[in-house]
Amino acid sequence: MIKAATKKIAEAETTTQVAQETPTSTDNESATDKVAEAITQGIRTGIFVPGQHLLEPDLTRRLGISRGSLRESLKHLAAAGIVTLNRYRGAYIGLLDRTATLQLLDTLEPLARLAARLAAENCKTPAAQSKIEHALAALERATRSGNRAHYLESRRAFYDAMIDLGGNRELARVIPLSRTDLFRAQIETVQSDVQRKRHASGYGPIAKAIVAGDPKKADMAVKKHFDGTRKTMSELPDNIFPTMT
Amino acid sequence: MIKAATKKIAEAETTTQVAQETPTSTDNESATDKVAEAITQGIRTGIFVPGQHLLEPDLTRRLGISRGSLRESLKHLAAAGIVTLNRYRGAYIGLLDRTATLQLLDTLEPLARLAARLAAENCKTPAAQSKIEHALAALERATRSGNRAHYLESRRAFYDAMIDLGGNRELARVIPLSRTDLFRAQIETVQSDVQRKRHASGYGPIAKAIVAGDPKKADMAVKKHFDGTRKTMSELPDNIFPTMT
DNA sequence: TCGTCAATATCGTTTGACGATTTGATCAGA
DNA sequence: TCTGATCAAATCGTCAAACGATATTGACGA
Repeated sequence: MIKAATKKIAEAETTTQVAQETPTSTDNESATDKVAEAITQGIRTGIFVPGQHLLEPDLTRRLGISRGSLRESLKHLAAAGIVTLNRYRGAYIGLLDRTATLQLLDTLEPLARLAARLAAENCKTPAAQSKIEHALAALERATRSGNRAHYLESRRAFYDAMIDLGGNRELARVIPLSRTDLFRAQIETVQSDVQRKRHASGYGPIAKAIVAGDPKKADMAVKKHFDGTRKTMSELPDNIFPTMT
Repeated sequence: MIKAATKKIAEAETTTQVAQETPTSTDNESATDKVAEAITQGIRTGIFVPGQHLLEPDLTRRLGISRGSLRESLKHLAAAGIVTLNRYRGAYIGLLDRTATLQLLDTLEPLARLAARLAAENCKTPAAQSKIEHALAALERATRSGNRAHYLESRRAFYDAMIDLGGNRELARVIPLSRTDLFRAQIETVQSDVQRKRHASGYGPIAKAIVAGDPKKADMAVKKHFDGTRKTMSELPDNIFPTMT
C-alpha cells in the first residue's frame, strides 16, 4: 500500500503543470525570485502539497531554469520556512504537525495584533479606509466563490493591506516569514465549511475596527480571530496531521 | 477539488517524512550554511560593517568557495534580512536608519515578551534554571570584558537559551529572522558606556523573573528592557544613521 | 525472513562560459 | 570649466557540464 501511495505522489509530481507565467509579474524580477513565487503560488493553488518531495531535476525541467538558479530559489524558500532542506535528500514542502501549528499561532498572534493596532492608528484618510474595505470585500467575495486559491490569495491581500497601512517595514518583512501560508494551505483542505465560514467571518470585525480607527478594538478583534482559529484546530482530528515516526 | 486536495494530504502523510530538523547543533552543515555563519559572525566581530558592499569575486577568494555556493548563501542571508541584494549591483550588509530601528523594536518586542513568558512557564526544573543563570552570568562577564564581539555573542546566547526553554519552535525560527543582530552591531559601535551598561543591566531582571517562574514579571521585565533601548535610541544623534539619498 | 552489499538516483560543490547591466572614466562640445 | 554622450571594465544573472558524496533501492545470500 505504501508503494501505491508513493506511485500516486509520483504521478502527481510528473503530471503537474508548470505554473504559467504570472500576468502580474514585473520584469524587474530575477529568475530565482520568479521561481520562488511560482512555488508559493503552487502551494496556494494546490499544485504543491505540504510534505511533497521536490526533486531538482524535475523542477529544473518543468520551470525551465538551470540547477544553480533553482538551488538559489530553494535556499530562499528554506529561509522563509516554506520548504525544508535535508542534506543529500532534497527539499520538501513544509509540513506542520498539530504542535507546530499551535506554536505558529502563538507566534503570529502578537504580530498580527500589532499590525492591526498600527493599521487602526494610521487609518485616518478616506483612501486608507477604502483600501481596507476593498480588501475585505474581495475577501468576502472569494469566500463565497469557494475557490480555495482565490480565497488564500485574497486573505493574504487583506493582511498585506493591513500591514502596508501600518507602515512598519520590519513587520512587513517578518510576518510573511512566518509560515502562515503553509498553515492555511494545509488547513484549508481539511476543515469543514462551517469552520471555513467561521474563520472568514473573523475578518469583518477586524476591518471595521481598523476603519473606525480604534486600535484597541482592532487588537481585540484579532485576538478573537485567533481564538476562533485555535478552536477550529482543536476540532480537527489527529489523522490530518503527519505522524512523527 | 477540495476533496482531491484532502486526499493528496493523506497520501503525503504516508509517503513523506515529517520535515523535522534536528534542533541541536548538527555538524552536517553544508558549505553555504558555513559561509552564512561566517558572514553573520563577521558582522558581530566588526569585520563586516553595516552598509558595506560585498563583492562576489572578493568573497569567493576570501572564503575559498565557488560562486554558486556563495550566491546560495547570499540568498539565504537576504531572506533573513542580513544583506540586501540589488540586481546587477551586488549585495550590501543591511543598514538601518532611525525609523527602521524603531520599527524593528516595535516588531521584536512582542516576540521577545512571548519568549520570556514561555520561558518562565517552562522554567520548573533546576537544570532549566541553571541554564538561564549560566547564560546571564556569561553575558555579564562579557559585558565587563568590553569585548564587543564577545558581548554580542553572549547576548544572542542568552536569547537562544530563553527561546529554547520556551519550546516554541516557530518562535525560535522567526526571532533570528528579525534583524536584531544587525541592529545591535550597528548600535554597539556608537553608544556610550553608560548606555551600554544600561542595556546590559536589563537582562538581570528578565533572567530573575524567568528563574522565578513568573511569566507576568518576565513579560514586564522585557517591556522595560525595550523601553530602555528606545530611550537610548532617542539619545543617539542623527548623524550615526545613514542619510537617505 | 532478515541482513549485507552493490547499483542507482539525487544532492553538494566546483569550474567555465556568455550575455546583461551598472559603473567609472574618457572625451567632445558649449 | 562644465556638461553630456561614449566606451571599456567590472560585476552580476544565468546556464551548462562535471565530479565526488550520500541516501535510497533492490537483489542476493544466510
